[in-house]
Amino acid sequence: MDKKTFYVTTPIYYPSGRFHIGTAYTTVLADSMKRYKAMRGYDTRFLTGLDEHGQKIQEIATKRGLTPQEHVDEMARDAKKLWEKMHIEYDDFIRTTEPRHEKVVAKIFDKMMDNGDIYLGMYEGWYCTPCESFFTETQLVDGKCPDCGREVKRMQEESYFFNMKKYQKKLEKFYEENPDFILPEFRKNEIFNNFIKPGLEDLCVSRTSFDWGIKVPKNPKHVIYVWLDALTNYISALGYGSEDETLFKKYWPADLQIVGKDIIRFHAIYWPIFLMALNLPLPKRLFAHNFIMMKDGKMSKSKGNIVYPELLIDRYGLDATKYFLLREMPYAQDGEFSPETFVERFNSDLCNDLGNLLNRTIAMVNKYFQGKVHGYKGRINEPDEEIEEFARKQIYEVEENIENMHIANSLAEIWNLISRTNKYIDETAPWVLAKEEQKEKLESVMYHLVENLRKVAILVKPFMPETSANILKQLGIQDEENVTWDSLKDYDKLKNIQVIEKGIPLFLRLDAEKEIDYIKQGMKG
RNA sequence: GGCGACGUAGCUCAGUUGGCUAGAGCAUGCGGUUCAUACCCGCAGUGUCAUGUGUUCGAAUCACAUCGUCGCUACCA
Repeated sequence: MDKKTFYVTTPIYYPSGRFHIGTAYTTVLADSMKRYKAMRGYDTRFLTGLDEHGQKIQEIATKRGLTPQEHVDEMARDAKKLWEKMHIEYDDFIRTTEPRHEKVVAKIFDKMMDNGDIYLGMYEGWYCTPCESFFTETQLVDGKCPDCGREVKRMQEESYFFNMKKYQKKLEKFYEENPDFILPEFRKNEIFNNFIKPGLEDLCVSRTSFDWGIKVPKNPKHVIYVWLDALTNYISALGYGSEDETLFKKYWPADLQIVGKDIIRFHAIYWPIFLMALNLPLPKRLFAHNFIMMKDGKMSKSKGNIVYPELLIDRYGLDATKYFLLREMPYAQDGEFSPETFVERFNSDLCNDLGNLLNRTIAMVNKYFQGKVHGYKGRINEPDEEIEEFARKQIYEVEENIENMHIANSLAEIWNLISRTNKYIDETAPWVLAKEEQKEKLESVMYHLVENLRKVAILVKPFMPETSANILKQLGIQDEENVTWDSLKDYDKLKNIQVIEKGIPLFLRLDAEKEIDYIKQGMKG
């Protein structure tokens, strides 16, 4: 029997500059979801990539004295290098300048023309001659060009348009039938009230003012414009419209499309409509995450407050960085990065709670039982039953939260289990049991500690795979049947455990003042 | 202007269908413990749950209004 499939995508990022922790967050989130679903038995596919066309790329390349292709080639190398550094397990990396993509976009454009979805018309807008760009009424600043502040002229340009109005009803119906297509829920209202309800406007899908893009097949002075080009990546990467559609047939529709809140509109309106026009099924879920903000607002070059992932990864490790990003981004609100909270989370969550729990457990197993735990002894100690039930409940909570994209909460629930386990040590006071030579009870305590840590390691694995492996290795749990997600439901299956002789700290406590200063310096540079 | 969200302990936030004396983490104070990365555990706190009115036996949770903060309001991605 075929496994159920899970297809997750990130946006294709616009390679205009180095990726900061915001882009890293999106990618880490998608990567975590892929890993989670893989552990749950799904046949997964994870797509990311770059959106390499457009006027801005052309400008940036020119400024750098490169051809656009040279520029994006370099950016693609950097992006892949970063994802490699972050152990991002994407299955495919699509670039919109690849022939496999360009061919499909051209084909789709033709098809839409033939079906009457695309027509030739006039695009009207405010044009700034020195900047060579069009602006809408609302983009103007005091009626002047928002970029250079000079006068703008009313101008017309021959353009192809996509007939959105044609699909108005169908889109409305889709949202009525799928009210939870977009998460968080309120984003749907935002889109619905602002755009759909007042009536859709046709979308301009070509430009003649620059040429760094895919040419309109039958009219090559036009370049196919951004969104029709960019959005198509999600299916062109699966081979849609190519001679081999195996992947497309297997994985489409996407199960989860992750986007930043800034590009919801395009994914919530145009993308579904394009798919309708192609007679293809719509994705099952669109998740719009928020932004990582700094104390003084959004990250920007002019503010000099950009945090690049390398700064954190190189000094504090990949898992710690990922943990922070996932833990600090609330479900429906912006998250905030500050050196202070980063160090705080590192020290208190990772070192004190998790790291120390592993360390003290290993130390006790060594001290009392020469590093051995033979097997489950039952619920001998008074808190045993409660802690077993607690673990069971937390597993359920974690699953629920992940399914609903409440990732920060799911981590919080894992940490509740960690805290409860630390408390268990105080309740059972193993050092007293040792003194009183209550071997059975003592062994049961050790078993419960090792078992809970095993569960923690599995729960944490989608988000922090290295840490997970590290915990399991130190505990001496290597057999495959005890590291699967399914094995979380077991409590009594461990046998003949031999932990490492001397625990190796998972995370080394940071000197707060020093590290806060270090990160601050890094942000400036 | 229109639409939408948020405003809960010093700080960051949980509080799915209204119901036990309103929670967690961090920070603060005190106590306990020693297996452990001066860690962990317990206790104590302070809160007019933005403000006002209403619905209800009962509201942080629903309705209306007010104040404050923020987001979206169509072709830069």
